[in-house]
Parts: sequence; structure tokens; C-alpha cells
Amino acid sequence: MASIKDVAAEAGVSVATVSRVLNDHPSVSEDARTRVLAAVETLGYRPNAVARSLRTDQTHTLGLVISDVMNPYFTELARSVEEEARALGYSVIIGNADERPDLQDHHVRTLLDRRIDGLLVSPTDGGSPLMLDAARAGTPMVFVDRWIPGVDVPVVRADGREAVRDLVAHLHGLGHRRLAIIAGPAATTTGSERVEAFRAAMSEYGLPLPDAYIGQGDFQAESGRLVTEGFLDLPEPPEVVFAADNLMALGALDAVRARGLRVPDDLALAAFDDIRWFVHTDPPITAIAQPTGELGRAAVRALVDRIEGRPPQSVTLAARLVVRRSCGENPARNRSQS
Amino acid sequence: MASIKDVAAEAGVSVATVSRVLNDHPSVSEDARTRVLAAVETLGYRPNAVARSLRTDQTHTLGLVISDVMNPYFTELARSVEEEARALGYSVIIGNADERPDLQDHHVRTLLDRRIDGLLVSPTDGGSPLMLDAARAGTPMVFVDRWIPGVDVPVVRADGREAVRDLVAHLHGLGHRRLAIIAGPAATTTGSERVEAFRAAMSEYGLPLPDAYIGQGDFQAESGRLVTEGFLDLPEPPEVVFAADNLMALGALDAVRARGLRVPDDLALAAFDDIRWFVHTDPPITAIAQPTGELGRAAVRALVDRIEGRPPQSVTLAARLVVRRSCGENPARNRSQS
DNA sequence: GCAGTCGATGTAATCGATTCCATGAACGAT
DNA sequence: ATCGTTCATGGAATCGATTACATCGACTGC
Repeated sequence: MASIKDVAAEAGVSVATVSRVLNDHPSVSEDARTRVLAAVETLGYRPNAVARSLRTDQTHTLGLVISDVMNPYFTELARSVEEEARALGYSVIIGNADERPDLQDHHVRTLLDRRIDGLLVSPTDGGSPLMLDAARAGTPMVFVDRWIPGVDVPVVRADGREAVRDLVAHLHGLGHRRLAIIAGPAATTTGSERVEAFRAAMSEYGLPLPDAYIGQGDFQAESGRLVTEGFLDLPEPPEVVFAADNLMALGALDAVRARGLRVPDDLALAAFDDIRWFVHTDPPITAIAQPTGELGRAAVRALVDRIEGRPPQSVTLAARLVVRRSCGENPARNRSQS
Repeated sequence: MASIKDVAAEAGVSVATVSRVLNDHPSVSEDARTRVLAAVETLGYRPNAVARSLRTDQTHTLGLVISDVMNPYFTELARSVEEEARALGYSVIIGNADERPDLQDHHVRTLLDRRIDGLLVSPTDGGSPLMLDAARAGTPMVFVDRWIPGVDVPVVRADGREAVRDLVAHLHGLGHRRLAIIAGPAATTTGSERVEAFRAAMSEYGLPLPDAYIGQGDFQAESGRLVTEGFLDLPEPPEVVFAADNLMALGALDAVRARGLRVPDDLALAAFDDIRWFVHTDPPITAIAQPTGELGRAAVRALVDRIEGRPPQSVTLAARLVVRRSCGENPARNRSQS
């Protein structure tokens, strides 16, 4: 590949002048500029980003470490992150942790080695020393969706408390009393918060939440299936299962189907995180929708603020309940929602 | 951040020795090695990948430019690519083209600027000059899923011809005669091949495929909806719609639902690309499944072969039909499939 | 008419690694 | 004892950019 030296030679100027033209520095004669631009054109020259980064100590790259790309929620998050980053002049490198702390660590390490300008993380666990050290050492960082308490890093997330209360109200209104939850890993904030919100809403309605109705999942479909199996094997199975993410809801659906049972007649189902397919499942699934795109964009803005020396801000947006038919019919309500 | 100089100073050796220890060069005394390792430990030193890349002209990074991350097929592809790459010691940077040639170009350019070691592309169009030039200039490249004819680049893809024939046989067997297709963009190989395979299979069964039954989509859900609307408005609407990808099938479902019609009674539906949710849609959707994970892995192996100087190989794997209920009941057959 | 300023340009240092080459010590062979 | 290897090590060049500093000519102002 042609380097800046080749361009300088071709244009009959020094490399400094070429660099100045490329970074449109004011002090360049019109003549030199056109000659350099012509040389760039004929040689098909493109600046070497690696060399530039070494010199300037900036990569114009953001790292995004997410828990699971195969989860449509995170896919959408990743997409909005990349869009906003691109709009602000940054690239994004995605690291998929697959809900595994060791993989998360691997990606954080690799990204740090590449000297990314900042890191967006949705932590899979309580946080490895590596990540915490990086945060303390001043690596610009922002948590998105999930976060780690006690670390001085801005957080961009959705608050589902309100929506979970709406959900419980909805279920209660339909006559359901035995509600169970498939929780996410307790090490994640979203894992524990959703259970807490659910528990709080339950007690508000005077409903008990026995331990047997709290299943431990790991945000993956298979765990949703297993936990649901367990619920169905109980002497007194729940009437409703609330899955703390969409993949576990999928697993729950698998379990119900495998037994030849039906939703919502035999078991009602609701999920945290709304995805397009929920409209077309049998039956359409009631879910709590997060403003995913807005979260991704806000997270990027916060991170770039931090990188460029402006004070970054934590952001919390509200999630909302989308009622469909997976918890039972309520003829009066389903029309307006989709 | 600590640099190699700091480590050298701390260990009381030269930077050359530090570098040798880090790259385990044989000629290093045991004494020096331990001192360097200790210094690395106390300083928390991590080599700067940017500097290393500049010197060695290798980034150990692969670029992956795909048409649409939000399409579960590509998400899975991306995931398997990253897995295999990681196993072979490479990182992956994903560029999402969103089916837009300009975005595809943007990502190819950015990746080339970063001097990635090789490029995996699922082209959105016939190929921009930029991409073709890069291929000609010797950038290691492999096409995956889609490809560009006439370019000397290995291709890793699935062949759906056989499966499409099976699908048409299945539909014919169920008594359907008026079959329509929602095609992908003609500029993509998958867009045109799937139509061709469909056309060939149709004529094999003596079925006509009028132009009105060939809808032009763009692999996005919205186009599937629009095309399906069009089909339904026809004086003689088709009995079956075959969507060339899963997102357009989703759009088709939206259209059918909006009219209060039912699948498969009012309109049967089949899709290219199988995804987990198809099991749980109403009704479960008959689809053609690609060996996605294997495609991703094979593509990475081919690319890395090329990068490391071994001759790369094109790979074609077979897709297969998965029968469910969206094309009508055939009581004898549905049991074994899922 | 001359000092001072400004604009355009080039030279060279620098970023953090890798690696060629030179050097010197140790050691075995003759 | 001397010569030739081999091993461990350090000095310095290098990758491709950016940028501080120096230089030089032209122009302005008094």
C-alpha cells in the first residue's frame, strides 16, 4: 500500500505538507493542496489508521462488550450503538461475552490492548478485576443495561419497576394469583432487579411469592425451558410464568409445547424485553418493552462526552408494558395494543 | 499506560530483551526472563497492539461485513465467525451494512484503513469499485452466503436448490398450485438464485410462475409486508407465499394479520432461513434451514488459510427443508420434524 | 528602508513496539 | 593457548503517521 512518503514524492512536497493537506491545516498553499490531492488520487492513497493511532493516541473506536449477541435485545442495542457512534465519527468493535465472565474478560482485555477510546459494557457478572482496574485507571467507560454497583461509572439503563407493577396489576386483574418468575443470574443487576420489582409488586397486591416460584435462569433459552419444566412438576404449579428475558420466554414456550399444554390456558406467559416475533407467536406474548434504541444512543453520547472531556451523564428511561394475549383474554383491552 | 520502556527500566534490561521475553524468543537467560516477567507484573504492562501492528504489519483482526445484523441468520453467522476466529487467534470487527451499498462501502473502507488482515463479505450489491479493487490488490478476502460473480475470491455458501425443490414438491403435494415468491434484491446472488431455484422447481412440476407472483423485496420485513399486500390485492391471489428470507416472512405475517386473514387457510407461507421462533409462531413456519454455524466456521478457515499462505477453498453446503404447519396440514408428516 | 509578522514549507523527533546487527562472554576443540 | 561457535544482550533502524521547530520569502507599517 502507498504510504504518505509515496504521496509526498509523487506531489513533490514533504510528508509534513501532505499530512497538513489531509488534516486540513490552514497553512497550505492552494497549489500544494491540489498537487497533493492529485497524488492521493492517482496512488489511491488511504492513510494508515494504525500509524495515525499510534501517534495521536486516539483510535476513534469504541468497544462494546455485551452479554449475548444472539439475544435480539442486545442485537438491537448493538445496532443503535453503532449507528450513533458512526454519526459521531467513531467505529465500534463488539465483543460477545455469551454470558460467560471469562469471555467477557477476554474481550475487555483485547479491546484495551487495542487502545480503544472508550468502553461500553453490559456486565455479565460482578465485574472482573481487569474491568474495575481499567475503570479506576481512567479508561472512559459507561455501563449500559446492566451495571456494577459501587463503581464510579455512568449508567444508561431502563427502569422496569413501573412496568412490572403494571404487569402484576394486569395479571391480578385477569384473576391470576399464583405467579412465578424465571430470574436472571443474581450477579447481574437486571437479574436481581427484575425479581425485586416483581416481588415488590406482588406484595403490593397481597400475593405471596414462595421460593418455589422463583426459578433460577441464566438468560439463555435452555434455562427457561428447564425452570419451566420444574414449575410444571410442582404439586401446585403456577398459573403464570414471567420470564426475565425473551430467550428464557422462548425456552418456556418450548417446555409448554413439549408437554402438549397450551398458553395461556394451562400456563400464562409474560416476558421482559419485547421483540417483533412476540406479535406472531402462538399466542402473541405480553411483554415489557425497553426503549432499546434510545438506550444505545444515550450510552454512546455519554461515553463520547466522557472521551471528549465533557461531563457524562447517567440516564434512566422507563420501560412499558405491552399487553397481548399470552396471559389470558381481556376482550376490552387487546385492540389498541400490538 | 506503561510502555515497553518502563518495563525495561524496571527490569534493568533493554527493550529488546523485554520484547524477546514477550515473544518467547529462545535467546533469553532465565534470569532476565524472570526479571522481565516480574516487571510486567508489577507495572501491569500490556503490549500496545497498535504499535505492534504498525511494526509487524499484522493486526490479527478479520473484518466481517454483513448485510443486516438484525436478521437472525446473520447474527448467528457473525457469532460463529467470531468463535472460529477466536479459536484461531484472530479478533473480528463487524460492519453492518443494513442492506445499503453506501454503508457497506463505508465499512469496507474503514476496515481497510485499519489494515485488517482479511475480509469476510456478504455483499449487499454487485460490489463497489473499492471492494473489487481491494480484492484485486491482494487483500485476503472470502465471500460468505452471498458473492459476486466474476471475482477471483473464494465463496462459502449454502446451496438451496435441492431444498427449494423439496419445498415445491411439498406444496404441490398439499394441493397448492398458485405459488408466489417474495424475492430478494436481484443484485444479490441469494436474491436471484432463490428465485431461479424456485422457478426451476415450479416448471419441473408444470406450474406456471407469472410475473405478478414474483414480488420484489429487499430482504427487510417492511418489503415483505408490502409485497404480500400486493399479492392479496390481486384478482387471483396466490395460495402460497414463499419469502426469500425470514424477515420478509415476518412482514408477510404482519400483512396477513392486518387483514384478519389466517395462515395457512387464507394464505400459506414458507421462508428461506430457519430461526428458532418459527417453531412458536402461529402457525409454526415451514422453512429452509441453512447450516449457518458451519458456514461461518468454514468461511473463517478459508480466510485464515489465505492469510497464512495456504490455498483457500470455496465451500458449498446443502440447505434442507424443515416442514411445519404454515403451508397446510399433512397429518402423516409433521410429527418427526420440529 | 528596515524591523516585524505571517504564511508556506521542510527537517526531524516522536509514538511503542520488533528485529537486524554488533559486541562480548563463555566454552569446546585442536 | 588460541580460534571459532554459540548465546545473551544492547543499540539503533524501522513501520507510517503527526507536529514542534526552524527557515525563508513576502508583505505591512512606520
